[in-house]
Amino acid sequence: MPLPQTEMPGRLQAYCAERGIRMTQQRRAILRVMETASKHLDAAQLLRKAQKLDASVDRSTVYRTLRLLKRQGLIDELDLMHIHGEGHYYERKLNRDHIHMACLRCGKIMEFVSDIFEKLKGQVEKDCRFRIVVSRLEIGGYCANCSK
Amino acid sequence: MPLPQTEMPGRLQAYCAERGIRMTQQRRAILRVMETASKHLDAAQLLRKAQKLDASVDRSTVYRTLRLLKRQGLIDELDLMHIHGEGHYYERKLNRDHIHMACLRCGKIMEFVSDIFEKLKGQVEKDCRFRIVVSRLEIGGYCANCSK
DNA sequence: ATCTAGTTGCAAATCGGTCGCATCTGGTAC
DNA sequence: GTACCAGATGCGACCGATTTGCAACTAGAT
Ligand SMILES: [Mn+2]
Ligand SMILES: [Mn+2]
Ligand SMILES: [Zn+2]
Ligand SMILES: [Zn+2]
Repeated sequence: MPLPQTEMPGRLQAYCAERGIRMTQQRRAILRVMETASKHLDAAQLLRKAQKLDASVDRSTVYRTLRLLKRQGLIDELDLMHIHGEGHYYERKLNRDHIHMACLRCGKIMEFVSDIFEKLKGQVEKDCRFRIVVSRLEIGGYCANCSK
Repeated sequence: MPLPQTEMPGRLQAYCAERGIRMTQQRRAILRVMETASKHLDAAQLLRKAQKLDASVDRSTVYRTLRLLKRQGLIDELDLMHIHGEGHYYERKLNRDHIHMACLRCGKIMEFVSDIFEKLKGQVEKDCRFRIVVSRLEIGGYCANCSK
C-alpha cells in the first residue's frame, strides 16, 4: 500500500527526516514546490504555488519554512541584484555552487559554474582562515544581446 | 577668502562637480559622511551622521542621494549576508573591488582583495560575453577566532 | 487514546524604502 | 546684484516584504 503523500520523497523531505524535523502538510507542500521549481522563486510565488498543493498554507508559514531551510543550509537566498524590488529569491542548494548574473536591461538571469570560483573560495578559506558556510556572487551588467 | 563649505572637496564631491550634478547643503553633508566613513553604513546610520552636519537632512533625501550615487557608480550596495535585518549597507567604490566576509557568530565583517577574483570576473566577461557593471561577492561563515 | 512541544493561521505590527506635492534653492542669465 | 526655474527638499502618507503575538491545532512519541 503506497503512501501517496510521501512516496518518492524529494531530497529536501529526506534531509528533513534525517535531521528529525517535524513534517507537516504545509511543509510538505512548500518543500515539494522548492524541489520541483525550475527557477528562482520569491516568497510570494512560492506561496501561490504551495497553496495549489495545500490551500491552507499561509504566508507566514512560507517565511517560517524558508528560515528553517536557510538555517539547515538546504536553500540559498539570492538578491539577483534587486532588479525587481527589495525581495529575495530562493533555490535549492545544489552540489555545485554557481554564480548569478542579472542583465540590467532585459532582466535575464544567467547562471555560471566556474572552477576559478571554487579556487577563489579555497583562497579565502586558506589566506583568511575563514570557514565558509555560504557564499553568493552576484553580478549585474549587460548580457550578450543587450550589450550591443 | 576661503569657502568654508567647499574647500578641500572630497573625491565624491569632485566627481559630482565633474558630472554637473547640483550640489546642495544636504548632499554635501551626506557625501562628507560617505567620504569619511570608516566602514559600511546603513541608511539609518548615514542619516544620523548627516544630520549632525546639517540638521535639516531628511530620510528621503538620504535615500534619494543613495540612489543617485548608485546610478553614478560611485558607491556599492551591500547585504553583508543580512546578518542584521533586511537593510543594505553602503561604501564608496574604491579603485579595487573586494570581497566581503561576514562572521555568522561574532558579526565581524572582513574584506579581502584577490587577483583570483579579478580573473574570475574576466572569465565571466569572456566566456559568457557579459559586460560587468557591478559585482558583489559576499561570504558567510566563521572567522578564525570563532571557528575553534 | 493521550499528551505535549512544536507548528499553524490570522491579524497586527514592524521595517526598509518610495512617492506626491507644496515649498525652497542652486546655479545660470541678465 | 536680481530674477528666474529646473531640480531638490521636507513632510507625511504610502508600499511591499518580512516578522510577531497568540490562541488553536497537529505530529509524533508514549
Ligand atoms: Mn541559481
Ligand atoms: Mn538584499
Ligand atoms: Zn539583457
Ligand atoms: Zn567571528
